[in-house]
Amino acid sequence: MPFAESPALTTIERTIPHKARSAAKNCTHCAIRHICMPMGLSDEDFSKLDAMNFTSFKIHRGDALYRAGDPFRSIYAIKAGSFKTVVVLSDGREQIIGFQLVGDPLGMDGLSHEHHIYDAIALEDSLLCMIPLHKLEQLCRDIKPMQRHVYRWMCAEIAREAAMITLLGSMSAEERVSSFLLNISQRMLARGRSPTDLKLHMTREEIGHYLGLKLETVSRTLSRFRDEQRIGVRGKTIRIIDVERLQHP
Amino acid sequence: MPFAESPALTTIERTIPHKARSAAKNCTHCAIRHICMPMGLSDEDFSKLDAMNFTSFKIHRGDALYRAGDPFRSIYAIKAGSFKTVVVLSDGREQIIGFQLVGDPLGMDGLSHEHHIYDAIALEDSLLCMIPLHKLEQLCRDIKPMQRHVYRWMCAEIAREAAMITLLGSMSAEERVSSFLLNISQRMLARGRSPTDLKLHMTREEIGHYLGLKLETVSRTLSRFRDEQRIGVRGKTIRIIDVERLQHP
DNA sequence: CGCTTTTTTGACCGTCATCAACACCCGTGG
DNA sequence: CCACGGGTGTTGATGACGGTCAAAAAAGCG
Repeated sequence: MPFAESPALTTIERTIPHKARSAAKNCTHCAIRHICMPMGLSDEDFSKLDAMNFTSFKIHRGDALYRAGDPFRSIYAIKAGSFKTVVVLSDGREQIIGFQLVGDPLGMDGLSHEHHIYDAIALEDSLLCMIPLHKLEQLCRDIKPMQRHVYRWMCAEIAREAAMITLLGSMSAEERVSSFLLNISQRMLARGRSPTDLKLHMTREEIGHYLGLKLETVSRTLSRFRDEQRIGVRGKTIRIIDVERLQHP
Repeated sequence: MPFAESPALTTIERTIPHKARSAAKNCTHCAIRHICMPMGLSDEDFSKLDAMNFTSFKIHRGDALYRAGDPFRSIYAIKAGSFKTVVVLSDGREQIIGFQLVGDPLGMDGLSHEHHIYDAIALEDSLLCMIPLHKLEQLCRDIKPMQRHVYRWMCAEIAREAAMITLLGSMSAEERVSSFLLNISQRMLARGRSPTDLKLHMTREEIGHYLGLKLETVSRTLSRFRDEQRIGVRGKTIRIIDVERLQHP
């Protein structure tokens, strides 16, 4: 009963029916261990990880894993699927802060604040591994590289957001869209998937909310890239044809 | 000799003449201790801090404290003055990621990477307190709240950058400039300075590079605010007259 | 004081937003 | 199975906001 000691429930705790939760296969054999855990762990370290017996669970397309203001209690690793993290302004405008893919950590906004600062919404039916705060802290004490790994996660997030600020502050619509495609492509490559045949699980509007553009501008830019033979477009499926001319206008 | 053990020098190590360095007054009596250190430290904790004997030094307007790519070796607290952190793109465009004021920490980009990811440039003659990595790690071990305080710094940076993404991705020029002024105002208030009479040490061009606008747009927007009696403008000195109508267009 | 840098202001232009119409895709239910 | 409907995507026409180019005024700085 992982939630027995805590009174308030996060969004996901209210949402996920108990039977959807299940003990994870151990970390040793997890497909995403090389992404979510530090490099070069010893067998002993892995047995400590396995002993943690992390819970995993499904979540449906469109559902919120947590929302801004929810109490922070856990971080998550995406075992399958993808997410968006979003800030919704008081007047309804929404800004997407990031898209998270398989293997990415989720929920670190709110580490050391008591509350999350974004909404995290599933872009497709997804599978999550839950790492409650107290287990994470235990790991940081027991496994030396783990502490540093958490720093790395946070630092990487700072660097990623800085890159996003640079994109939003100084790039044209065309540069934004090509950066976006190349970024997804690279991340797919890092996951052993095709870097040229992309299935985008977000709508044009969501891409726009991410890139600081309107959906029509996103659509038009993609069409222009298609006309120029830089990419192929069929709905949410995009094929990258000419990486060179995507990188250098 | 704080740098004796390390071969490569950072920008500041090459730049600052040795005589400009001096042992700091102890932390117990430091004017910015309530900003840069955790709340509620015991007398014992403070004596540990004092024993660290941090070095402090001056830096001149326009000089780089460090540049992107420099090896990370230390974080800094601003004892007097102000800084900008900047990303310079390959084609020369520059994006300012943040402005740091008195009491703000500096240099955490690069914590856990080996290298800094921004340039940090002094906006005016400034005074810094240097906290080398090994002393910081020592403090995190010895003083319990310190570890959590470092997390807080990093988390705060993630949240600040997310707010910046929201500003750049979804706000008009007018909203960006008023957000900027109100932000500086609040931070001055938190430092016990006047929240209405602001001395901006950055140029209009730098404000533009921060807000994703051209300098002419910044200037025009300030002039419009002046014409509408929301602020007073005399060069880099700005007086906030009508906070209400800056917050709500 | 004189020179450079910064700031302001004007006129004009381009990119992207807005509004609108239509095509498309996909799941749903008849 | 196909028809239907709503969400999604494409494309066009038009315009506003902010960028660009230019020149003069103001403020720093040696």
